[in-house]
Amino acid sequence: MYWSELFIPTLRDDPAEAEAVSHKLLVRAGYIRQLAAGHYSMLPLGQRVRSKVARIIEEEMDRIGGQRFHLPALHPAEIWKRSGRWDVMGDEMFRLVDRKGADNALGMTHEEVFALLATELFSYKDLPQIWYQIQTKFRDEPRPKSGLLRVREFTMKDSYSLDVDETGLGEAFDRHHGAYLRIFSRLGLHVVDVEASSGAMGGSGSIEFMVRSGAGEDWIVTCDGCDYRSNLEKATSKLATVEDADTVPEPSRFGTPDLHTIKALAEAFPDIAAPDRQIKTLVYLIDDEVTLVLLRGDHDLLEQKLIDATGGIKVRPAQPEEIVAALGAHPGSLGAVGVTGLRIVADHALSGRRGMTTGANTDDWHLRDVDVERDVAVDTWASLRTVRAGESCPNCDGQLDLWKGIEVGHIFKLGTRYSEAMNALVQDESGASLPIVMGSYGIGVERGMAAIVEASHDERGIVWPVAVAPYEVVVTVLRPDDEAASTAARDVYSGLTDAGVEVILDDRAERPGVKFADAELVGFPYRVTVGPKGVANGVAEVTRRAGLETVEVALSDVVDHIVTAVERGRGG
RNA sequence: CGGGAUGUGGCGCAGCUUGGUAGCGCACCUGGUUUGGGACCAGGGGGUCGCCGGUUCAAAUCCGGCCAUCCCGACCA
Repeated sequence: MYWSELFIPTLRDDPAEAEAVSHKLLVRAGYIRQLAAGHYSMLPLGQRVRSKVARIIEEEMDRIGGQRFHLPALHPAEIWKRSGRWDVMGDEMFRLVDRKGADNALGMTHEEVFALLATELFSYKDLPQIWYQIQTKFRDEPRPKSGLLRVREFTMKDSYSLDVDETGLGEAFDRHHGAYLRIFSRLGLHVVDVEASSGAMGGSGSIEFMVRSGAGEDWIVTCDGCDYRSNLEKATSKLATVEDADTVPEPSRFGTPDLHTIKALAEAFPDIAAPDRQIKTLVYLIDDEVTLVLLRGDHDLLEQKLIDATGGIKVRPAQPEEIVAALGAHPGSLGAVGVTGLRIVADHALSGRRGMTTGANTDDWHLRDVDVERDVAVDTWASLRTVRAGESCPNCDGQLDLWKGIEVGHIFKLGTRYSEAMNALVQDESGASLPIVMGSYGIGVERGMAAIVEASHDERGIVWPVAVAPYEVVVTVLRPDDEAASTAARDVYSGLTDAGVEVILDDRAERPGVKFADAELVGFPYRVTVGPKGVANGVAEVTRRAGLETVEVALSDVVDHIVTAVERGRGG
């Protein structure tokens, strides 16, 4: 292709609205344009990268036996009602009413539709199956941001494994795990696979694939001593033990006027109310049920852990009035001692603790000498607290590190929730009907693109890996009006084209500086520079985008030189 | 949804305090000179000043409402 004929609208300035590097560069280099918050048009260069990413995903899915489908994006409400997710998904699902007055939704994921198709599987002999598609998803994100990193409309490769039992699911899960590692490696992404929360998907286990980046929105915990790694939402750590007295008397009240925070109480009563000696009592409404959430005074709740521990769908902190109605006191004087009739969820760090201090459920009064197991009717023990950097690894003596990552993929063991809802059953050897055991696996295509840019750029622009670059090579003619240079450049161009290299000829009537700057901004992996002086000497220059080192190559060898380099790069 | 900010040719911005003629840089068009790191000269085209309403002889500018976008917190590929 000739650059002079293409639509590559590069900009000299960063768009004012962009913050994330990938957002700035993809807009500036002419890959994308925003239509609305969270909706981006893919320009020709963007579309080329997008389809290359999708192609790599497709190849690796096919390699593990995946069969590609294409499902509707618009779904009748009925299937979502059957799975129960019509209500669960809340405002995140785009909903619309058609001319008949029927409710519809734009698909945010496709478990329901695939499970429905799986009702045409009848025998265990039909399993296993891996089904997938690469398709547009719609999610009414409360806050789209950072260009392609978080949007409301995006392309997802979503696959679904169908197995007769948990063992089969485990195998399909592992195969996807391997395929995902290969995909991200081919995309040039260094991913870390971490334990993760399953969130609204449900199921028994999930792994996320994270790319380390300051633009990421997830916190990842890794150990410096072993291979422990986890999303913060799932992470645990070993805590230093706190020495408590062997026995403590019955709890007793003491006045604490105007002491409404952990810190204030600790300062006023340092010997009995150090933060790690207090019980923090939070009040939550979990599916409209008032629930007390107990943590050690110096710990912070991680809400997703509470959701995972309770299976709640609608989870929110209680309003002050609701708290007073439930406990008879205001925040700052709350506690769980003697409370009956309310669900109590407590963090493991409180287990076995004695001599604790907590609110007395009377304003301005606290209780001391609390023995958690003796005095509090805990219904559920769970890991609820937020792990902090520097704490000890749960599996070894190492220290935990905390960093931000971009979630580029997520795989879930779903189980039978959707197959049961859709009545997707198969008969086993004995003739008994069993629900198909499902897994679900997702990769965000455009987010993957953005993650590559986040991870691979310099001050001049994008540095694409060969495997996903919109074109592999740009041939830059320094003087298109010089016949010798122009002819030599066209020869290189057609030689590369004939050799199957994706090449673009920068034949624009621009000065060299403009062409170099654009080539580097756009990020072609290789540049062949052809100018009158070089041509007179029978040479061109080859510049690798990563590192920008330049070598002089005889014109007669340029095609071979590039073909070798590009072929090495294509494998990822 | 809570908090903060912004909306002026395609992009980046000034003008608004103190109402009256909409301006600069880049990009674009024409001609010329230039040509190995975002050239120069001359001429030129393009703007409902986010939208609606109000105040006023007169509104980009003042007032009210709405909308949109971005950033920070609660959600996710």
